[in-house]
Parts: sequence; C-alpha cells; structure tokens
Amino acid sequence: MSTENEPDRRIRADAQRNEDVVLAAAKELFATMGVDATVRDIAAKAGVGVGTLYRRFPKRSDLVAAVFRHEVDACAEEAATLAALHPAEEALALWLKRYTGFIATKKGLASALHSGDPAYAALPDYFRARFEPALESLLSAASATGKVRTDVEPYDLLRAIGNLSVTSDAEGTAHTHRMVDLLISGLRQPQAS
Amino acid sequence: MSTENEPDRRIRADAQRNEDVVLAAAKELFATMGVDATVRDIAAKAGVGVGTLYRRFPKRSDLVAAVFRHEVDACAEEAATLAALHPAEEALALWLKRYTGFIATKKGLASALHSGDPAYAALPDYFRARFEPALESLLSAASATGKVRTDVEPYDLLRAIGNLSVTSDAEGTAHTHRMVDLLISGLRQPQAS
DNA sequence: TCATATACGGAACACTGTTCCGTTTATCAA
DNA sequence: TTGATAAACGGAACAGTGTTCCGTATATGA
Repeated sequence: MSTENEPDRRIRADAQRNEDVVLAAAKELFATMGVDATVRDIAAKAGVGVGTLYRRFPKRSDLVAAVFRHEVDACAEEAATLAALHPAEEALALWLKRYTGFIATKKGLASALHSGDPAYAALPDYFRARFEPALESLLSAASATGKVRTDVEPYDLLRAIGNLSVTSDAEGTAHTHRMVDLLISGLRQPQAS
Repeated sequence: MSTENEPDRRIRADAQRNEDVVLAAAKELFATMGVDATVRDIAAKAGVGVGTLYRRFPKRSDLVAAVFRHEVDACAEEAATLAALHPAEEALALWLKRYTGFIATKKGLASALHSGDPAYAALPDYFRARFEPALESLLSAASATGKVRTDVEPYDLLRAIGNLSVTSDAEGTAHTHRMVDLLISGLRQPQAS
C-alpha cells in the first residue's frame, strides 16, 4: 500500500531519480545545518526546483519524516550486519553504540516530534516497530551465549538510552557515552540483580 | 542592572503602560493559542503597533522569555502566601500541586527552551534560582513538624515532577497528577526508605 | 508654554513554506 | 522511428511569518 508496484503505471525514471537525490540532499543538510534547513536550500543542493521537491513531498514535514525513516532503516538493518560479522555479545555492544550515535543526531527532531504536527504522529510507532525486533534478536542471541543477562526488555533498553541522551548542553555526549558504556557492561553480568 | 532605577531618566508613563499591556496580552495569547501566537496578534490584542512592541522586546523570544519569568515569579511567590495561610505540611502539598499546574502549561515552551536560542539560555537558571529557595523553605518548614521526610533535595523534587509531566499524549495530565500525588504522600512518611 | 527626547504606529522588508502553471520529457502504441 | 500524451519539471508568484524604519505624536521638565 505504500509504494505502488501495480503494473497500472510505473513511476517515471526521472521522478524516481529526483526523489533519491532530494532525499540525499535533505539528509546531508539536516545533518550539517539542522532540521531547520530551508526547502529552497535542499532543492538547490539536489539540483531540482522547489516544485519538483513538493511533488514528492507535499509538506516540508513529509520530507523530514522520510529522511528520519530512512535513517531508522539504516540503523536497524545494521543489526543484522553486525550479527553476521561478530560474536553475539560483541554485536550487541556494537549496535548499542551505533544506536546511541543515531539518537545523538536526533536532538533537533525531538522537539519537532512532540510538536503535534500530524506528519510526525506515526514516527514513534515506526521507530519502535523497526528497532524493537532488531534489538530483540541481538539480545536473545547474546543471551543464548550465557554471558549476558536475560531479563532486559528491548524497548526498556531503547528508552533508557534515549533518556540518557537527553542532556542539556556541551560535554553532554561524553557523559551520555559513559552512561551507555555502564549500561552495556551491566548487561554483561548475567542475571545479577 | 536589569530595570533602570537611576534618576537619570525615568521611563515614560505611556511606555510603562504599554509594556504591561503587551505582557498581559502575550500571556493570554500564549495560554490560549500556544507559544506560536503571532507578534501581530499580540500587538493587536494589546492595542499597540508592532513597532511599540518591538521597542520593548527587540526579539519575539524576548517577549516569550519575559512572560515565562513573570509566571515563574507568580508561582514562586505563591509559596510564601501558602505558607502564611496553611500548616507547613499542607502548604507544601498545595504548592507542589500548584507547581505541577505551572509545568503543565509549559509544554510548548519545552521545545523552545532546548532550541539553542540564546534568548532562552538564561531561563533554566532563572527557573532554578526562583523555585529552589521557594521549595526549600516550604520543605524545611514541613520537615520541622516531623511529619515529612527530611532527606529530599528541593531540586530533585522539582526535576522529578518535571519529568513526570513529560507525557506524550492525552490522558497524560491525569496520569501525571496521580504520580505527583504519590510523590506527595511519599513525602509524608518521615524518613522511610 | 515650549523644546525636545522619547515613544508610537504601521507600512515595508526579508525570509519562510507552499501553490500554480507554462514548458519539457519519459513512456508506449502504431 | 515517430507521435500523442500523461507525467514531471522549474521557478515565479503567493501567503504568512519576524523584524526594521521612519514620519508623526506626546510626555516630560525647564
């Protein structure tokens, strides 16, 4: 229901190409200039007109949401990659660090998310739907090795890291990383209370 | 250093009057329409031109900050009033409820506060400077009656209520009030762990 | 009463997000 | 290969912000 696959009408090649290039430009500008980057700047960086951008993303917030979903996907998919390349326990730790990095880049979005804009209403669910299974599989694989505690709910862990990342000012990310390290080493003591 | 008192030049009477009326209009519009209320709307409601408004508040955010400080003052001053009218233990409980109500109206501001706008940078300190002594005196008076625990830091309590108030959606304020009630009754058990 | 520093009002400016529409182009059947 | 045409493109124009400017009005103190 999301992307039309029916043979009725295929999306035109140039349209698809422009959608990709706009997403890439938006992602980069959001990262460097913050979520307040201008629609005009994004269109210019993508090398398209604003009309083209608006055809695919009728509201500015649609573009923000699309970039967000893309980045959630990228981070979630890395769980499988890490699981394939590392021992379960290590993969878990590596992904949690990766996730912490992801959260750190979402400072600007946090306020937008709670802004009541209906365009963002679905994002929290998307966030959970993608991340919870990803962490779940890492966590259960790690638990199976016996070296990691088994009594931790994936969603609690996701939230805990999110809350630890709510720091007001500079030097905060260092603090966050120390606390997350603590959390990870806590995980490594199987079943201690 | 904040408001000129020196006899050099007194502020003109009409200017003072307009400042008051603008603040009142802004306070009401922020309450009813949210912090996104328009500068034009505020000026219109106050019955002044935008130029007049900008003379006193050079940035929109200055106006937001001024209203915020006014409301912090009002809430903080109520601590003394309640202390004069009620037994210490009761005054504490009443003020904490009042404070919870204050926090509830600051949803829209929360995102602005963390937005990095330098106009808001001083607000957290102002918040703490006004509220911490207010709660401190209520708390120590209540502790003196022996009916309230003595091992609670005022700032921790302020923050705890603030965090409890971070609810995502509807039905949230009911939940917040239940949790704050719990907190208050917890305070009433002297020195239990 | 008058000179003047101060303050006032609101048109105009700059910069947003968004819409509109004449022009261009990818697609596909003949 | 070639048209016909639906789809997509670009960017000027619109609407709604915050902010500035400046000619006019007025409170103040001598």
